[in-house]
Amino acid sequence: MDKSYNPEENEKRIYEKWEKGKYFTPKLEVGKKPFTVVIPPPNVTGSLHMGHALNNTIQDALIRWHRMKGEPAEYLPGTDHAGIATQNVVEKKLAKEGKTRFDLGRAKFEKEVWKWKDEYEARILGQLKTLGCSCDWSRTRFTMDEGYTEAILTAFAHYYEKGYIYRDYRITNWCPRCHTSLSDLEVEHEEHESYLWHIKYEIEGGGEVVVATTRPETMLGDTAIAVNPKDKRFKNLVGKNAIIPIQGRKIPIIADEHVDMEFGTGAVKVTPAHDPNDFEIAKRHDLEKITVIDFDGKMTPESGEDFAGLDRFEARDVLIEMLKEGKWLTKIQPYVHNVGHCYRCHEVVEPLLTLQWYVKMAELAKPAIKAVGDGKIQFQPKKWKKVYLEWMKNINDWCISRQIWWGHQIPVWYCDCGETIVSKKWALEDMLSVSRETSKRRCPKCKSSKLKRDEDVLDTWFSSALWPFATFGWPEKTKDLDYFYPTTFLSTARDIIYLWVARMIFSGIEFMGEVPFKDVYIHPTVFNQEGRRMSKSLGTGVDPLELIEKYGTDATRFGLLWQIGQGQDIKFSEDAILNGKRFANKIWNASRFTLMNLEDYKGVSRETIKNQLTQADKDTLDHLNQTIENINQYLNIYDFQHAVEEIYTFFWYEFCDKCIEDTKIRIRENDKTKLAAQYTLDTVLKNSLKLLHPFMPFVTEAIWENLDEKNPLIISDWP
RNA sequence: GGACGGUUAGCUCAGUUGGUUAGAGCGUUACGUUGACAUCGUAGAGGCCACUGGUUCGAGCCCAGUACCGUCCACCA
Repeated sequence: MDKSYNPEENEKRIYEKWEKGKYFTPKLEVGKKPFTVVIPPPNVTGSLHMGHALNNTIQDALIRWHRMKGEPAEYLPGTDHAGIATQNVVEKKLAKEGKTRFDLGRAKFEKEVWKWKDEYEARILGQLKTLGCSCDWSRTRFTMDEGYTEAILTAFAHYYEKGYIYRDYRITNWCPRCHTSLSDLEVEHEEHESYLWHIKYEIEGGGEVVVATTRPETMLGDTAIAVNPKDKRFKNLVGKNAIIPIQGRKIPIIADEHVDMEFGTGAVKVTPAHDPNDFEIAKRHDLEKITVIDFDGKMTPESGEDFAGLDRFEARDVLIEMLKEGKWLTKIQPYVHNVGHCYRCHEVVEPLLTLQWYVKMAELAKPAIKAVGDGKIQFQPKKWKKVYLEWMKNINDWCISRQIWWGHQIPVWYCDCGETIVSKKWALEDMLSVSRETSKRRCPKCKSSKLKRDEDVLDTWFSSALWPFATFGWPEKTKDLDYFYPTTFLSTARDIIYLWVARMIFSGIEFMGEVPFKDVYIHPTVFNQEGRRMSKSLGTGVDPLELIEKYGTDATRFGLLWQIGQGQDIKFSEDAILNGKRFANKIWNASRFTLMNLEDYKGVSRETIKNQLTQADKDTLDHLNQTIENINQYLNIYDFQHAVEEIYTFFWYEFCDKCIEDTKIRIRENDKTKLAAQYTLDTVLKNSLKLLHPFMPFVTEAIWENLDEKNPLIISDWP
């Protein structure tokens, strides 16, 4: 053994050895309860970040622990097609070549994305290996592989037949850059310093009314002015017509409960096509809806010739200048408010009137609330239970259609006669590009062959929601599904509790009749030293792969686990990783010393040794047993920090500083308790390596190879 | 506008059901070590535990409030 541990020499080799031995794929042992973890599938857009590194370290440590305890431990890997995100990166790539997706057309563009996917999927999965994750690669899944797609089509058809899926024309979040709708969860609100512009509308027959708005450009699509019916200030105005400045269009002044008398001027402009509240008001008062902003975020011809074609924010500036000139602006008040941004490209989201597919949530939410409320699913740390329940109880319908090309195209066909056909069969045919005898398809109602498929694709999260069972073969009734579902443990970041976790819960209950997992562990968020979120796009992240290169995988894993608290967010500190490297070296050298000093003890009877054991030996062995017990307890409650600290403290201070120092002298001086000293060293070392293995798999396995053991450490028995 | 966290050594964090001198790592100081390891060892310095008030024989820990930081949720223009 070398004088110091070298990760580079060992990690890759050892990982290949494990893979070759097929230790990652558990046997389906009837009667034995499996420990099942499905990996939160990373996007195929880029590479693993610090949160992934932490999350996968946690999962892998648990998997290794359970595997060593003799349980069939399934750690299922996979990747997520991440519709909008992946489409964006491929579009960016095309843009560099001066092309848009429209230049390629849908089929070619999809091909382009598949190429990207193949490259990045391989890269991501390779990174998981670098992290030491002992995933069952034989079951690797992708959210758009064939079987998985069938699961999605089945789910869609199921919801549709049950009446849970419907299509509706209403205000939805629209990203003008990604050119698609977004669900409420995909909009990130951010504080903006802006203004509240007070605009004066003249009233037909004399008088005026002032409204306050943060988005003056929508004024061009106003179809009413609303006041509260109880508001005495405006009582005589209701029923009269106001005149939109510049445009000169007449709009009615109406009374509606929704208007807050305290806010602004007490009078509000109503733009039904561009604001969800105004849309509701319009419904109640049967108002016209005028769209003045289009899908590109540009002003439509309806906005008038001064504005048509302008970007919405340019239009705002132009309009304000004109209002100023015409003395229609009575006040400009600085105002801080929240503005929605696209979670994928950060563009300001525009509420637009569009036709979209929705999932009705009321019924689906009920059992999902109960499952968590009753404790069938446990959140860890517990505080997230409340967060989950609050959201689930106030859930809105879920917009699942997206106007992009990368994803599962909605399995719906429309006939000119007005009939809507949902067909899993046709969708599968189209996907597999078999026959594609679309001409044979007939509308079941009018027999017409003129059918047009819905262009939209499904929200990526619609597919992710099926992950815990679709990965095991659902809708087929497979042995895997039967054996591994429901899964045991889910570990993920808190920002996808709603987007992903909640949706897996109601989907699992709906399709499997059983919750998808028992424990949900929400891992700490990793921040940088300034307390800002680690993000590659913000340039505030540290690349875990660079750390691995610098310090080794074991050091990185150790350092991450060592600095996380119980659900407490962490400010990432590289010192911890450095300490991990030192620790790996310490383990290596303590092992080296031990291995060099075991010779005489081999083959000596237990009885002889027992009689020689000194008090120090007994104390060390007691301490070892205590350490084993403590680690088990900590891992049972997912307290990784303390589990790691326990073995760290025992190994360094108890074993190295005390036990080795003590036995060293006895061995060197050929003391009469020498054999016991060697026995103690050997016993403590072997057990320590086992205890360390879930956290630092490579260095421990590398040392184990020098031991006289039949099985590799990865499948040795837990002490 | 709601909800939830945090505030302990220069830095990153522990601190179990309230109980004698509040812990760790990094950093720092002194000393030591040519046979496991300088990626080391021994010893030390360094804390009005955010602030205010309360409960208690006793509070870092429990209660109330204040301040600052952070996260999430929310259709007041």
